[in-house]
Amino acid sequence: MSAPYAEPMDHREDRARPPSPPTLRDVAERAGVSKSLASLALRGDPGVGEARRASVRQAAEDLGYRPNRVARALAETRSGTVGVLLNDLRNPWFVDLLAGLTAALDGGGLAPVLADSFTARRIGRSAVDQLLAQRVDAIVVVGTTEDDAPLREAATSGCPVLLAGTYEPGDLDADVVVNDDRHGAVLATRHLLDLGHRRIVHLTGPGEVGRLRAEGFRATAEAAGLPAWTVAGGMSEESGYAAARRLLEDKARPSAVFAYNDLAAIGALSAAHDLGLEVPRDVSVVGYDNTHIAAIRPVSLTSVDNGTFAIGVQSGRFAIERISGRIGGARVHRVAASLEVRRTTGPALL
Amino acid sequence: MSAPYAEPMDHREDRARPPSPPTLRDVAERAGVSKSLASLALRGDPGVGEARRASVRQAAEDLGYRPNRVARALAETRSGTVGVLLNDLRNPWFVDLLAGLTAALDGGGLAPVLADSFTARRIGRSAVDQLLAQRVDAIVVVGTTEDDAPLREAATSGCPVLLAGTYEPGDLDADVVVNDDRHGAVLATRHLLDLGHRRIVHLTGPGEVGRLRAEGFRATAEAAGLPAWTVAGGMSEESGYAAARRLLEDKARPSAVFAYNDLAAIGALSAAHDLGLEVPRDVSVVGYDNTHIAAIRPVSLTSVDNGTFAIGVQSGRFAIERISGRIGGARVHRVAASLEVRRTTGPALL
DNA sequence: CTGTTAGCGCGTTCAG
DNA sequence: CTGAACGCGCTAACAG
Repeated sequence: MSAPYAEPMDHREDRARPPSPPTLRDVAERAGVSKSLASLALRGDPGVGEARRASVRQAAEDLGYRPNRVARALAETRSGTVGVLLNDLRNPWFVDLLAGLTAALDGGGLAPVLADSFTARRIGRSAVDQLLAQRVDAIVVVGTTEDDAPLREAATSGCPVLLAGTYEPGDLDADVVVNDDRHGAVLATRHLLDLGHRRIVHLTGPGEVGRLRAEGFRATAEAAGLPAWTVAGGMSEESGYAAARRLLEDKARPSAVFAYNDLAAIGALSAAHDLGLEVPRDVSVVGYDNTHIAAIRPVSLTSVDNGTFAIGVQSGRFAIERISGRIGGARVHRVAASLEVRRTTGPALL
Repeated sequence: MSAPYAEPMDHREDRARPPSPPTLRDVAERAGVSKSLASLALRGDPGVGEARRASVRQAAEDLGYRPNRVARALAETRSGTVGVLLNDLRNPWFVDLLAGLTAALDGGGLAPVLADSFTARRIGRSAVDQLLAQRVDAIVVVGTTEDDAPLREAATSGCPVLLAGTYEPGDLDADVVVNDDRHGAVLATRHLLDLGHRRIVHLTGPGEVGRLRAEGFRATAEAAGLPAWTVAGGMSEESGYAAARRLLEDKARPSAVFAYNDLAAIGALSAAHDLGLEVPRDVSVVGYDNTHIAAIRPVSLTSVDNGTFAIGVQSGRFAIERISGRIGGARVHRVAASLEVRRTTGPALL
């Protein structure tokens, strides 16, 4: 057994292929200090001499040391992660919001962990359970979710819960960050009224958010002497398509459709197209969320901008506060809504 | 030094609000058994009596016990997670692939952990580093990435790397799962030729995948006696827009554009629209990936279907094999490509 | 400033 | 079948 070379190094590296990653102890030994000092030095503790620090840093560098986050999480009993509960990654609104959320979390040394309940549902255990098992330090619920019970459980078990773009579940003192849904709907409805539309239908969506948007629509329509015509339209492209199709097939079809969100609005566009109706000549369509899909030129959907990025950022800030301090709970932060007019809305033909 | 021993009861539960989640020991105590038995019982070890098992299960239920995954990961020196490296969540292809991947991973008791290098880049540390620090058991690279060096490091440090929809980096014995890019491009090009197009341009994209698609295009075009007209078009909507805009502004503009992917194709659609060109009358456009955005009716993009879901599934399977067994490495699995014809392609006017 | 000692919560021996 | 003991890699509380 002639060793290829008599390497006088520690026996971690002379092993065959699977070299277990270097640990803090390896670094400490190589630098000739104790583990705790190595830890302090690497984490920038002010009470460590420059010389020591440099040699520890060097040793870490040489060994290609990476602090093991799972060990750290166990020791700190906090993982430095926050769970983000989405319910469908295909909804671009979630993705847009995530950008703002991640940016804010990063400022607090936190990293997002994604979980879409759509995926988790197949698996049996709820997405919330998965997150809790991972010991996330907080959970941000993005948009409407069905995962009610587990969430309630999480909140009472001490895990801070933040609501972004939704009010549900309402009975767990969570901070909520939303846009002014009622006013957003007012803007959309006024826009259609200004274009001369008199037969406007609103495709309603779920939750308090859906209720507020419907309320804004109803108030504005009725103030203009119109009936508050609403039909359930869901929050997906498919459901929006189905609802719009039924409406547009009818003799007495609406001249304008204001949908709960962009996805449903796109479904409505599809329905119009399939029925040979031209947008906006035969029917105008307005969405909500102003996602990047709405901005795609072949779509060019007029949509209410709800400050998606800002909502993400504020949710992240709230999360940081709840995790570090003990501030917060049941706050409501409302972001302004505005209307982005594109090419799916036009004057009513009468 | 008055010892805090004075507490007569288990000082876990009599504390105020923030009750630390129950541990395995709590469960064991409540069920009147040892920790090890509790562990075995909960994990379904066959050598545990039914009565015992039931009482342990019951105790766990009562306490709302959730096994702490970070503790488990630390003890097992494997986390049960695989890192998924995306580079832009806004690209719907990634999201579609993720569905297949998650499904497959779930079969092996693994869960995906998402990391988009787009987000990570701002943060400084590369996304790969983040994943490695989390001790993911494998990394699946989805699509082209710039994170070359860290990936190479990861691979040589013993973390299995899988490539889904890309060949890069090529020198780390990773399994790769792709579609037949060359043939996909042939299908797209033939389709345009069959429609009578003679001035076809291909917007090329990055990497070996981009090269293969370009090669398929070139071969097919030249076989038809056409020049192999190619222009760099990138992989984003913006870059596709810019490239297409320059081309379409020109007097001698192409009658058909075959883009590297759907996003770039959508950019091309936008450019055409902005220039007052009608699709497909004035110019035909073909994408690649057949994402759900392509299927949106107002878009209705003709696109090459590359079996996104299947690629995800196969990547997941490979990952499981690499993690559990020691099989694998440098395998190539190729999925068939097909063409989905929609409404952005039509006959050439001549 | 440093080093030593305990755990964090769980899996896994290994004796009883 | 049981229960005690150890270790995963790290942080935190103490002593020196």
